Amino acid sequence: MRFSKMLIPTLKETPADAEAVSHILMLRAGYVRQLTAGLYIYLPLGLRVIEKISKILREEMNAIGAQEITMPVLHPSEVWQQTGRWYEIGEEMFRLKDRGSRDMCLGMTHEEIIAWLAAREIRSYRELPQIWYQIQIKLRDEARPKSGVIRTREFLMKDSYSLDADEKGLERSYQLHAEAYHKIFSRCGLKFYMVESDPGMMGGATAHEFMAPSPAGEDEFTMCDGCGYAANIELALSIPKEVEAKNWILEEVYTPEKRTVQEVSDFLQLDPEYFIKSILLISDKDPVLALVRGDQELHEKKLNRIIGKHRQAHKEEVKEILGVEAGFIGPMGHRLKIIADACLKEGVYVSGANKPHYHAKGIRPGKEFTAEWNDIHVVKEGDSCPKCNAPLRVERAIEVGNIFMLGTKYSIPMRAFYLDKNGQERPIIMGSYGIGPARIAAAAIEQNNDRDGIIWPKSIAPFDVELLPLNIRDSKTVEIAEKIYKGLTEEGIEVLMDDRDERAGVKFKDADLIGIPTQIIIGEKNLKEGLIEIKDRKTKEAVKVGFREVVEKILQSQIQAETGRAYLKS
RNA sequence: CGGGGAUUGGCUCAGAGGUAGAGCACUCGGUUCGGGACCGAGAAGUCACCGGUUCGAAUCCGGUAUCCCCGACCA
Repeated sequence: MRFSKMLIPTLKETPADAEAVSHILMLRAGYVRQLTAGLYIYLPLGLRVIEKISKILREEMNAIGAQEITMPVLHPSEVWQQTGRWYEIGEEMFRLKDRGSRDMCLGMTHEEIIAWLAAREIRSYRELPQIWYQIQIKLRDEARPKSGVIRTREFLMKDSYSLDADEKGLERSYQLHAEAYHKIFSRCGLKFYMVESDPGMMGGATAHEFMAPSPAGEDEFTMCDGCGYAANIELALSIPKEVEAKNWILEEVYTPEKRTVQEVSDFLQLDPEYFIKSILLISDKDPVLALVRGDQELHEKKLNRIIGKHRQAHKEEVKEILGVEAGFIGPMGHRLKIIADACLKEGVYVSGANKPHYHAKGIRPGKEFTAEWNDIHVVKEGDSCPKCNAPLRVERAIEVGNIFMLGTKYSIPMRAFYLDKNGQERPIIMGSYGIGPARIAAAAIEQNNDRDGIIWPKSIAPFDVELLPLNIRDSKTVEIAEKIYKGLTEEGIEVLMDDRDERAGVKFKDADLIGIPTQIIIGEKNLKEGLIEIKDRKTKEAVKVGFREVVEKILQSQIQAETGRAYLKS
């Protein structure tokens, strides 16, 4: 392709409302434009990247026997009502009415539609297993679209769904996907981890996410270098560092106006881990007192699984229920249900004395109070691995893919049944698996850039090579450029030729910004000696070669880049 | 949904009661040509919207909308 004929609107300055590196670079390098919050236009370069990624997705999905189909974006409400999600999902679902005032919605995901299809088309165990997938638009009215293309209201998704006769089959399909996903993300040049995740609203018991480490990510996960334990912070378990038990005797200490752990800790000159933080929560049924150690944060989601929906009590409620003002609550002497983090089982602590301006020192859990013990703290860097006790790391990441074992959550309400060998009717066992191509692109940029711009992994770059004839008024330059362009193109190499009548500096800057991995520079000086420069975008290293050897050199490096794949050029 | 910030030419921004500015980009002419050149000339904005205060509002006061950030939420 010729640069002069392509829409590549690069920007010299950083757009005011972009913050994430991938967002800034996608805008500056002319890959995308924002229509409004969470809605993006993909320009020619952007589309090429998405298509490169889609191609890899198709190859790897097809390789595990998945079949591509395509389903509507517009759905009738009935199928969603049948599984109950029409009522469970709130404002995140775009809802509308058709002209006959029939309730419709825009698809956020397609479990319902797959189950609907399966209910009609799958009759016998002989037709199982199946894996169906599509690469198609999803719509979600996100509360807060952010970070450019990372969280949008409309986005492309590769979603696949497995249909199996039994749990064993589901495990096999799940495993196939996990392996395909590893290949996909590796081929896309991402650094990533597969971590345990919360199945959340998808239902089902087992789920994993594929996390590409990046400061622009919205998720945090923890990772053990010792045994490989890796989990989303939403459910990660850990053993907090041990605290030496003091031999305090129970006493009340005067702590005027000191309410937070930090304040009391400073006042008494004791580290926060010697404190018990008491938090009053109001659940649907009863108030509950949650206890975590002073150096920990209460994990809302973990607690959610134990006591269900809840919220923090207001100040007045604390006083009313516990008889003390917030800041001086302690775990002793209450009638209500107490849930404490497991690490509090041992040790001697300080906590509120249930008396204004007093704290109690020398509290021994099990003696001064009893509680239900559970892991309800948020994992911190440096905590120990629950499996092997090695130190845990915590990293921020972009969730680029996820896999869920669903079971029969959708097949039963949708009546997706089959007949087994004995002629008995059984629900199909489902799994669902997603990948966001735009997030792959964003993560690739987040992980591969420098001050000059994007550095694409070869596999998903919009072009293989950018050809830079520096001075297109020089006929020799143009002649050679055209030859190389033709030669490479005939070999199946995708070339972007910067044939604009621009100064060399402008072309260099744009080439670095756009981030095509290899640059071929044709300048008058080198040309006089019959030489052309081949420059690597990442290392900035350049080699000079005779212009007749250029095509061959490029071909060689392309083949090297395909390592591990049976790439044959006929 | 809670909190914070922003909104002035295509882009990045300045201007703080007296009627609109710069740099870049764009158009034309000239000079230049291996890391976002230079000189000259031009075109381009009902200062987000609605209302109020004022002789007079981009500027002060209400309100609304949109965008961004933090948090809650997140198939």
